[in-house]
Amino acid sequence: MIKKAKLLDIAEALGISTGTVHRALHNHAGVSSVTKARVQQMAKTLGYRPNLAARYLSSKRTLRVSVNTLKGTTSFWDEVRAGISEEARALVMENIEIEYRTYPRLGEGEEEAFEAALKAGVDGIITFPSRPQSLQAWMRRASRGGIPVVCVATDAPNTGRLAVVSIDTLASGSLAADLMGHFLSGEGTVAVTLSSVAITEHSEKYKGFASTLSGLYPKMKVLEPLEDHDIETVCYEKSRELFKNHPELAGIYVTTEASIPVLNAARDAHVLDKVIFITTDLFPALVPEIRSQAVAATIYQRPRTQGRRAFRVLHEFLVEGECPSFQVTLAPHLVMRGNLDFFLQRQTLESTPQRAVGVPSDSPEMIDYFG
Amino acid sequence: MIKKAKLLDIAEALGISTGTVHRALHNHAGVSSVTKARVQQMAKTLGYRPNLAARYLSSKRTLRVSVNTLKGTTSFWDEVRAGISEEARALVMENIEIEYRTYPRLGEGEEEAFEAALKAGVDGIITFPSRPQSLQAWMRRASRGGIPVVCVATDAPNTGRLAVVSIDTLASGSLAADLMGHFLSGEGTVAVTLSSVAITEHSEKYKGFASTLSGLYPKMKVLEPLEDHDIETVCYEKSRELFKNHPELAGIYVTTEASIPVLNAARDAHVLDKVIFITTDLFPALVPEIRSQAVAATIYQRPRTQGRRAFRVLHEFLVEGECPSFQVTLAPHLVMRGNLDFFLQRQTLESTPQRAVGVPSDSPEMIDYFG
DNA sequence: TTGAAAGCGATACCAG
DNA sequence: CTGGTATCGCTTTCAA
Repeated sequence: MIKKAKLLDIAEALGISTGTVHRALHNHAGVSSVTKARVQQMAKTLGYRPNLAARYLSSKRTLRVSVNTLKGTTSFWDEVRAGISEEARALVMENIEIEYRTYPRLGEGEEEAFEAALKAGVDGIITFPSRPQSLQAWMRRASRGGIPVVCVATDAPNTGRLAVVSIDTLASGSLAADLMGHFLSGEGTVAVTLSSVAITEHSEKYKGFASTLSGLYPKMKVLEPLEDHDIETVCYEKSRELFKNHPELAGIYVTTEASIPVLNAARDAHVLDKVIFITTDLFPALVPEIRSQAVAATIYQRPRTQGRRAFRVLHEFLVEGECPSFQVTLAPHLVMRGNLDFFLQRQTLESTPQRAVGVPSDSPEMIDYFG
Repeated sequence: MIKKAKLLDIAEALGISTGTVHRALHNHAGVSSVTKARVQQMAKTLGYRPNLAARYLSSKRTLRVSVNTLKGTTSFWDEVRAGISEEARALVMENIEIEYRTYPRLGEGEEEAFEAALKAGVDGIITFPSRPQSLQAWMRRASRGGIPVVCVATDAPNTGRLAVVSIDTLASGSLAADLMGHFLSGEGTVAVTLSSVAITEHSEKYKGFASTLSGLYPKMKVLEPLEDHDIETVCYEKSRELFKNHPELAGIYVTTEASIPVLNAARDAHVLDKVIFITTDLFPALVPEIRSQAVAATIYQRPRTQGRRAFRVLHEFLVEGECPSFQVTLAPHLVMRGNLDFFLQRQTLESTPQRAVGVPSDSPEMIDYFG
């Protein structure tokens, strides 16, 4: 291994001082464009990589990141935030401040939150772009200003965002389809519910589901997706209608968190035990439905891990100036009655993280179920 | 936030020098037991936490860790090692050297490898204890000597090991059982194969499977586990016997990587399409079996993630003197025909990790499927 | 626009 | 046994 170049090396090579080199490399004001160019060139040829420890040690600056997410309607966003602060806490370098900005519902107040973060002069933003379109202008502005933005759960295309952390939606849909096919022995009509086909995340799940089903189980039939537009009553009513119009329905895949209204509709229509349910996410109200076999399986989207990874990517960029990956796509977990308890147990334990000092005894205690 | 105490603070509080404080805190020779006690007491009351950046900057020591695993019989251990070096590379602090020691088969040469690592004076060990019993003496010796040991994939109880990283075996078995129950509509006789009931990992999978099956699907019946003792021919022969003696067999859960011999036996016995297969792990030979529906589902044990987490735990302990968790238990991933391609695609991509500098364009490229 | 120098907190060595 | 001090590589301020 070649000894790595430091600021002094490039300063001496150029016959200048380390102060100038530093300013040149950081595009600070007060450096002639010629020396700046010479420095940057020399840094490249010497393969200069900053020593993060030294930087941290001498720097008094503290990084500020804004986390813009949905107010905890369900536990999903609470888990995402928990993952973020968990990862931040675990960080060796503790010069990081996290500001949480939340908005009450999809598309409501997220522009304001983003603007506020920008105005506050944060160094980076983690956001859930519930309405990518409306956020686009703000995100472009951030990226033009050199503020990295990481999207969680959903992507916001053409926004110059640094990275996106999400579940593989196509795979989620495909897994749901394959399971459904198996559960129904390859026959029957199935439905899919989603918020809106306009949302990439949802339409991809539908696409994955439909294409896998038609590919692997040609005898099965998928209905047109049911759009609930994130409104519970709409979801319930449309579901009732679905069950009335399609008495032959054998299965349904709910791609969003909105599975309870569908389940209630099925119950009220007395078709609950005739229809195989595959749902999404895991939250308290869903637990009894899984226990009672009303829901055969749910696709868990690992919100805590999404939060952890989002923070890691952003932090790595802020500290090293490198982006480990533009897209972190996680495989979803499958939760059924059989392994449900293991996930719940984990969720409980997770609220009281345990750390130990020194070489511990033989008593395992922490289960990283959601990892 | 209270300003954190540093060496100088505790030195001044005691009217001594930082050098003495340093030696006292590190149990270095040449400190009177009284001052050592005073220092340690004061450190505690001041809540002293060492500044890792400063330590790294001033220390010329490089950490050496030995990774003792099975030579790549299948891709499993290659993936584990890949995860380890991946995580090591990503580390900000780069004063780490990894030495890989491998052994050809289970229980063969692992004591020697462990002894060699100890003799070489490494600072920590990550190991797969294929024969926990035989390794026990060595591991205790390591822990007595203050050398932290992290187990991957399998635990080695009562060895003073620092931590264990593994898949939740009970949950794996339970998930397999619930799937099996669904696939078979709650009826039929099923079998389980494993290496040996003496191996905790395997017997737990069996236990999870059996208890979940009897709990959720009382009409189903589980046969006594079939032990193959890690010998392919034994596995094949016993499987043939099984199929002959139990023509009513409807499903089989293979808890180990040894699914190919079982599949071949089923094929040769002409029962392949009458038996639902749920297997473990994912490797090239299994791919066509999943594609052809011979295998309904496989439980993927995320070797890469296991490697990553094992390294993280060990590193954190070496650097911070803290163990983040004694037990990292991961939820397995379920792979079926529907989502198989997504996992394979990931495996390909993973061999050529991509990093980018600066704010990248809108072209997602990396899929962290195995995360 | 540039240079010089004072830290940051821990380690390691040399004197006493 | 203990104190003093140079050192690690970078940031930041003060002079020039």
